[in-house]
Amino acid sequence: MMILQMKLLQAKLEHVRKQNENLRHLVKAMNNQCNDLLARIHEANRTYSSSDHHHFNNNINIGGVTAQVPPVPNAKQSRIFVKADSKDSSLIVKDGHQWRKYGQKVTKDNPSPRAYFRCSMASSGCPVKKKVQRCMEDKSFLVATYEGEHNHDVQCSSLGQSSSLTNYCSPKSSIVHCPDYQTTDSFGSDVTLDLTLSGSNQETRPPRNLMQVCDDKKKIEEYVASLTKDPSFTIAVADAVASSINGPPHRPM
DNA sequence: CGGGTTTGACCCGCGC
DNA sequence: GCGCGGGTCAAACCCG
Ligand SMILES: [Zn+2]
Repeated sequence: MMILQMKLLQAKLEHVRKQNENLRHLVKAMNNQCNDLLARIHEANRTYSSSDHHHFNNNINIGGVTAQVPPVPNAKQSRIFVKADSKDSSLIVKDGHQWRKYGQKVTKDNPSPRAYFRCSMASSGCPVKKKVQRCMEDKSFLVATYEGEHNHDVQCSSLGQSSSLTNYCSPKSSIVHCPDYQTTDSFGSDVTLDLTLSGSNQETRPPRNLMQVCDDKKKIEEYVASLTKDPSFTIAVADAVASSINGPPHRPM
C-alpha cells in the first residue's frame, strides 16, 4: 500500500518535474523572441529615423564583391543589438571572440560612452574591429557595430557550448531576471534564465534565429499536446489537484 | 614580466 | 584657419 502510493507520488513528481523543465524552456524561448522583437524594433526605428529621404537601397550580396550600390558602399559593417543589464556598465559583449579595447569616447548625442575594440588576433592579421555603445533609450540594450571578418577560428577555450547552453557568458551581461513566472514550489528560488546567445545572438538577419524559435515553439507545443492527451497524466493531475485540495487540513491562500 | 585596460593626446575629415 | 566630433595611439597603469 505505502509502496504503491509512494510510486504514484514519484510518478507525479516526475511529471511535474518534466512539466517544469518544459515551462522553463518555453519561458526561455519567449524571452528570446521578445528580445529579438525588441532588437528588431530598435533597428527599424533607427533605420527609419536616420533615412530622411528614404533610399531603400537593397544591399545585395554582402560578402561578395558585387556591391555597386552607391549609398552604402561600406556594407561590411553590421549592427547587432544585444540585451544586457542596464546597470553595471561594463560595456562588454561576449560573442566568442577575444577583444582588446583600444579606446573609449563620449559621443555627441548619447550620454553613454562608446568603446572601441580590436580583435586580439590583430597581430596575426585579423582586421576586425567593433564598437559597443549603449542604446540611448532603453539602456538595457547594447549596440555593437562589427566591421570586417575574422580570418581565424574562434579559439574557444573548452566551454563546449554545443551540449546545452550553460552559463557561458559572464554573470554581468545578458542575464534576464524575471521575478514573475516563478512558481513558489519546490524550486523555491526565482528563475534566472540567461539568454546567452553567444554564438549566434540576435544578429540582424532573421531567418535562422526565427526558424529556431519556431522550432522550439513547435516542439514545446507538441510536447504539451502529447502530455495533455496522455490519460495517465490527466489522471495524475486530477489526483494531485484533488489531493492538494482535500489533503491538507487548512491551506493558506 | 606579459598581457589587457585607462585615459588624455593626437589625427583627420568636414563644415563654416 | 579653426573648431568640432569621431577614431586611434600610446604611455601609464593594473593584474595574475
Ligand atoms: Zn579575429
